[in-house]
Amino acid sequence: MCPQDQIVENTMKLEVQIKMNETLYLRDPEQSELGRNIIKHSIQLIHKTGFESFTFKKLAESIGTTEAGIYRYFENKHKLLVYIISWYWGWLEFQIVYQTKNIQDPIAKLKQVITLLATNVKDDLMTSHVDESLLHQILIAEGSKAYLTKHVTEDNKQQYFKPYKDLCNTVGEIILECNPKYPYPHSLASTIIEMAHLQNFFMHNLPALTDFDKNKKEDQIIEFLNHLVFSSINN
Amino acid sequence: MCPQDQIVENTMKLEVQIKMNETLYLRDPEQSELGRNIIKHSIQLIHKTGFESFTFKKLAESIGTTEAGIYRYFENKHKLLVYIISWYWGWLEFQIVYQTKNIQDPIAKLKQVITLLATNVKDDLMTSHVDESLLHQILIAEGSKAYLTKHVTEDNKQQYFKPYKDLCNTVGEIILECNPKYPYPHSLASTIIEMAHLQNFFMHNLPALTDFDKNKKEDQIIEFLNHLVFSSINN
DNA sequence: ACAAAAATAATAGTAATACTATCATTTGTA
DNA sequence: TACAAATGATAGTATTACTATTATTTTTGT
Repeated sequence: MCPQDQIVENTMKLEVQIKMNETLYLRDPEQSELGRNIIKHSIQLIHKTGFESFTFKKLAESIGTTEAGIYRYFENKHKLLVYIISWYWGWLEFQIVYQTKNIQDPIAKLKQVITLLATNVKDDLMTSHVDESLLHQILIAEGSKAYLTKHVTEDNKQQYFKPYKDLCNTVGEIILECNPKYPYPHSLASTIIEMAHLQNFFMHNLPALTDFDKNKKEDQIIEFLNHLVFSSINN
Repeated sequence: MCPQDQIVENTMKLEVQIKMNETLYLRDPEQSELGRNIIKHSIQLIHKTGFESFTFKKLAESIGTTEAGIYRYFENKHKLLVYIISWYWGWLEFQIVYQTKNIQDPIAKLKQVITLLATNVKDDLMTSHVDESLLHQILIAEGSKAYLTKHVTEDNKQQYFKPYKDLCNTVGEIILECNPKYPYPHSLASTIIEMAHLQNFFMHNLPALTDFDKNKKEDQIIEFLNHLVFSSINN
């Protein structure tokens, strides 16, 4: 065992592992250097060029491997997108559970969730090959492309969207803690999650669709979502 | 002048004309039979196959013309998508203005707007080459792909999203009529518009993200949006 | 320490996509 | 009727989205 392996093994122990759906990949990208490079560089490349112009050939070039090499890990670029997006939802669910577990008041808890959903995160050093800040921006611009397809039903049967649904459930349960009689916990949860991203996209790219000033960052989005959510929960 | 031309001319006089951004096309599709066929068949084909697998070659085949023929009207399939989506927003704005102009009470007006946004419309016979019902379903599944691109800023400078922004403004103004002090009229308007579509998509394809039963159609979505909107406006 | 197995690299090839170009023919219009 | 404009037919290119083959390197089990 060479010194480098030692380092890798030591860091591994500290790293957060997000359990991924095994049908999303052909070979587990977490288990090899090349696999982790595929994840790392695909996040950078999708962020830089957008999902439409992202190709396995460009990805292979940026890693220094070949197109065929990528295909051994992922069947196609859509599954790779779903993979990194699922990873994000899993990671975010962990963040939410972790960062709200000591909050007793469900209202304070829900406020914290909204803040976590709408805030552009810092890169989490616990996950060395994933830049969560870039990933958050990918979610804003490309997130809905994971499910807005003609094969959403088959993908759903394969459980590709389980991390998203789990998150939606978690948020829905906190909503019910605030008001057990609120009739639309899941729809309100998916509304918060989607709008945290979409209002951010609009603020930066189509500001006429919002009332926010992009210089003030995400604070106004959080205020808007808080107003929206607590008005309807308490009604 | 042959009898067919006569019919076309007569119907034209009754038809609603939506003014379109001229930089979206190379040749105005409203002005020729081939152009109108491009619009008609692209709506059918995008609805049937989804935007990702939609190609100009397939479109040409379904019309009975050639790929090069389509390219004389539209530079690429993205501009064609933006065209039909803009057309829809323009048409919907017309519907909203028309169907609320006799309503005095702003609350009743806003309720009517929400219903129009969330209800799957019937094919409007005033626009012979456009099936609004299919178009509504395209908006649900593909609408956000019009702006979720790396070139959204340039597209916005070309005013491609003006019909959407105009609609958002119209809805925002009705919101302010209900409560002139409501601080987020545009964000709430874009939230209603987007969620009217997204909750519909979720209800049919990812029901765990909603609290709705697809057998009950759009009624529950309308109730949810009404509850959401009027809770926050009256708070 | 070594053989077997697994992973990767290098290369080639195919069908489809997203265009562009050319030229002949048809159709609308002054 | 002549001219321009629109359409049809055909061809061609670069890129994309894969699949296949074989050689080489790395990992691993004993």
